[in-house]
Amino acid sequence: MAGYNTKQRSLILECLKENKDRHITAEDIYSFLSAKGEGVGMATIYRNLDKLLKEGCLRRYELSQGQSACYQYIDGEGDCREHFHLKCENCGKLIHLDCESLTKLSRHIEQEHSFIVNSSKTVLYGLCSDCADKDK
Amino acid sequence: MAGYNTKQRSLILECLKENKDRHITAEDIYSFLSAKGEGVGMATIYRNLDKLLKEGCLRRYELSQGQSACYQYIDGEGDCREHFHLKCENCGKLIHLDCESLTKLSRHIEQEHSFIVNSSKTVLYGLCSDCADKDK
DNA sequence: CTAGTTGCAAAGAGTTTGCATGGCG
DNA sequence: CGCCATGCAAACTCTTTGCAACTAG
Repeated sequence: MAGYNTKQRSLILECLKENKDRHITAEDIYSFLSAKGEGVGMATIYRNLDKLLKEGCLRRYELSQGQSACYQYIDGEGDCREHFHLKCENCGKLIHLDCESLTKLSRHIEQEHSFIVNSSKTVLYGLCSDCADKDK
Repeated sequence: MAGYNTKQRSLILECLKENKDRHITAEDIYSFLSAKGEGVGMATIYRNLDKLLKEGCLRRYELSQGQSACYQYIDGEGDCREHFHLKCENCGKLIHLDCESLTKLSRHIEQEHSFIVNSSKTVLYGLCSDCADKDK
């Protein structure tokens, strides 16, 4: 449970913090660090992401299968803790939805259906307004 | 666009129909047919599932990454069309949730956030009551 | 010093694809 | 007969693991 403070860990964490408003993949981190001239192995990135996940510093979004999982740094105050995400099936856009109706829904499901919704893993799929407009 | 009526396609479709109340994976279909003594190749199963998906006869649930996708036959009347699914992250149980609060939520998101939720692709993740009880 | 970390390459799981063979219509 | 479908194996993608070398504390 120790946990050393290695250069690689710092680099990865830094990269995550710089992108805390976005969702980035392990690959993104790899490219980002490579571009900086800091070669960090993929395995190391995955291992650190796992560790950070367990420490609760990150949230992980598993989007469609066959696609890389996305990670996002969790800011102290739990920025995105409570909200859900909408993902457009057409353009792939990811929308953060902070709305009390979702909080209400969670509470409802928990109370009436005895199921505790994990909002950080849940993604609502559908069509965003841009794509809906284009379609018609 | 033709589409021949092969033995394999029938077998796969039959298997899906027999399990229309469950969510089954490509692997499940493979085992199921093998058990029947009908050897159908994995590739064929995937190809047929893709085709059926495009034809709109199936719904596909992409659960966690690293895990097989689940498929479910869509009954004419759209049995599961309107409802959402809850998936327990612990035991993997899939719960069908037919509740008007979800329909309301969809409407809310569509009207207030201009996003059309696709309830057939969306899965709410969390902890089912059984697992929540065991944890504590 | 020594347990935790790294990096590489190899292993894995699930799914897709290339290609020759086989079967529907 | 022609085109679509099948099967096998190989390819692919993302992620995990084994192992020897390395490093933080």
